[in-house]
Amino acid sequence: MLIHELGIPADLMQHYEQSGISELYPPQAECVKKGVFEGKNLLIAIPTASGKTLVAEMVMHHHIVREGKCLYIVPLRALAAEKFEEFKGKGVRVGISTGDFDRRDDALGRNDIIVATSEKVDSLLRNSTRWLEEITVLIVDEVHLIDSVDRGPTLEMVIAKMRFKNPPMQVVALSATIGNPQSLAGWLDAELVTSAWRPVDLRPGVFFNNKIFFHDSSRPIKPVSKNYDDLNLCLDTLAEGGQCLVFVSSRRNAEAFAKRAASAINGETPELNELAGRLNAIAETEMDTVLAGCVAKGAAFHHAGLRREARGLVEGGFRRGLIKCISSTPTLAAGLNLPARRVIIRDYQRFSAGEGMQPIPVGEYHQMAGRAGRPHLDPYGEAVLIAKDAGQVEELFAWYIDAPAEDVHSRSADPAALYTHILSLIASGFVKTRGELSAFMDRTFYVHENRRSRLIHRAVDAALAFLVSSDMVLEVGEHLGATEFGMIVSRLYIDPRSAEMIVRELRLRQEYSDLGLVQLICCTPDMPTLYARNSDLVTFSRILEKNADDLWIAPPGDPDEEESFYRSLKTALLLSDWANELSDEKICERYSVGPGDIYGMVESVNWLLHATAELARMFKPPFHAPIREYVVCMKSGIRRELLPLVKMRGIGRVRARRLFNNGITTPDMVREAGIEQVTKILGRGIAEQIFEQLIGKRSRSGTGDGDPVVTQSSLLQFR
DNA sequence: GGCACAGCATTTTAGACAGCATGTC
DNA sequence: CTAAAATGCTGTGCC
Repeated sequence: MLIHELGIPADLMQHYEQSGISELYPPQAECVKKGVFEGKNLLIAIPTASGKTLVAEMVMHHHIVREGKCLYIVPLRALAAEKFEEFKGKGVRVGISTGDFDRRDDALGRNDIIVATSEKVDSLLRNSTRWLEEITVLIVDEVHLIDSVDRGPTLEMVIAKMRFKNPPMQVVALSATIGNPQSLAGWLDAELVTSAWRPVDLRPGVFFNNKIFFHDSSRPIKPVSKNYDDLNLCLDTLAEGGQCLVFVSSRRNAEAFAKRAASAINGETPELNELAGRLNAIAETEMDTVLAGCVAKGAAFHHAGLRREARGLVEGGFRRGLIKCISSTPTLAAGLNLPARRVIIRDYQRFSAGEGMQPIPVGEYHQMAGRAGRPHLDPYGEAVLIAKDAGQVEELFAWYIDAPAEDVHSRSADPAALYTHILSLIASGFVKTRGELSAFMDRTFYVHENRRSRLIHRAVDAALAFLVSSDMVLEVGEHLGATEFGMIVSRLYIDPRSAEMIVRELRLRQEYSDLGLVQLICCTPDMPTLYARNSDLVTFSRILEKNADDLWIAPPGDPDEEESFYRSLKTALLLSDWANELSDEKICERYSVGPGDIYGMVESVNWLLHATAELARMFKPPFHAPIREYVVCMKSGIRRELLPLVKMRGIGRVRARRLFNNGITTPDMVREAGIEQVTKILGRGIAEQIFEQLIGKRSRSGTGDGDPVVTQSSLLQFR
């Protein structure tokens, strides 16, 4: 089908044609036939990279022309950024809204398309964001994630809430191939489009004994290295002029493979050296240096221990074709669009707590395999599993390549997921009685799937009982309402169980303590925690004794709870070290983490610290001010004495410390010291930047500048 | 005494969403 | 309370 026949406005048509799109792929044509342009709901369950996004984009344009507004929900921030870049610059206004990244927040609703993560949309719903009612089409990317234990229920509730709020809204759900698409389509009242079609030929195979076995052929691989099949597979692709993506089960494996590949490739070029130089420039730990070393030779590893910039440089280097091979943990499987000629799924088993090594799900295999073959660039893509013995070849074919796609099920009956969603339904006014709550729950995918809904209603009752007993919800007869506490908790977007723990502990405490506070937050179900090793135990017992007075949570009597106690303690200690200005390098060494992990922990704890400060305002006013201060300390990784200095733009933990150690402890003292002296401490460029700022501030405060900026949060609506 | 190494015991193990108000080295 | 792979530890044999 030619896109001319779709009735798309001429200027958009031009954009499509400029990008070489004049004809629809078969599954895309099918979407048109099923009525996407007639406002029909649609579930498109087709393989990765077979043109789902284009359908979504065209539908959105169709709505925009008719003065509609589009909300595009993605599961990852990185994906939100990617889609934002993809959609913008085509004559439509595009906005992005995620937790870490908010462009034009105040004007977000003025955009034609808003790209957001599911949690962010949930948060916007909780804050009664007005423009959500103007949404005429909801696109849900990767809907199959509704099956995820931790985040699936949120997605499910967001879809249910949006449709409840906005019945005429069109819903277009994009999914990987799944086993039971009819079921999901039924819930969404959607037409179903399924297909196995792919724009680039994908050849799935299994490697054994120096040969890749495909369905009806095989391909010999030259055994360059005696010991390493994975390396041979990789080098074979490179010899052909392709790039290679290797999925492994652990960070250590990823690093080990990159080292091996780097010394085998050894393909230094000026461009690679330049890239390695940039990596070295931001290197803080040994891991960073190792990465730069690998990149110089044309290989790289990729996992969540890397900082954002490092990840970006690696991804960019691969896209530009400089880096020939990346070995990665699942970070790259779900995230960015980073295709390669050959994908090697080396480890098909991964550790799972409580279950040992578990084979990865079929869906995840397809996600990784789907990275194979760059459209318009590679003649084909290969996805290769590695067998350990002859018998495994067939097994792997059966388990993965020929396996039927998995079914997708609702996780909403999980009691742990319901606390927050029940509170949110009540606090943001979706339901006002028990009957309405029950009726709303009947609209979930869970009840659609499971006609006997006793389980979920029992979990709802349990959650409700908790919310009532912890004073977040009031139940008067049939009527349900949120207390002020409940409203705050819902809007802060924290788990009611976390809020309850925090408030209970704050009330109990006589004296404030930074360490105690962080420890408390780390014990909360919202906070991710580090893995506690046996070898840490010695350190722990020492620290427990030394800091007994500052800690707020005592070790548990129950040995079953010991592990989570130590995990929380270890996490709290890392964060405390960070706020005590211990260097990144030392922290990484002491806790065996990467710089990226520090960033992640700090980000999480900051969110919860902020929430704690708000709760303290209500329940423990004397703690409010010190907690607010500590938020800033934690954000910058500084002790309190540097607080005045980091208020200046361009001054973080390192520069502030340098100024302080030179006797300059406030912005005023910076001014007094003069640009000459500051240049000696921080260098010319930074010194100039600071003084410009200091002078600018003085004159501006004189003119009485300071229009109040209208932000989303000032438009909050209370019931 | 010191070293190499086999064989056994122990240790370790992926990822990433949310608030708020603006800028790290 | 799972299991594979890496790492650590002990003891033996040898110079």
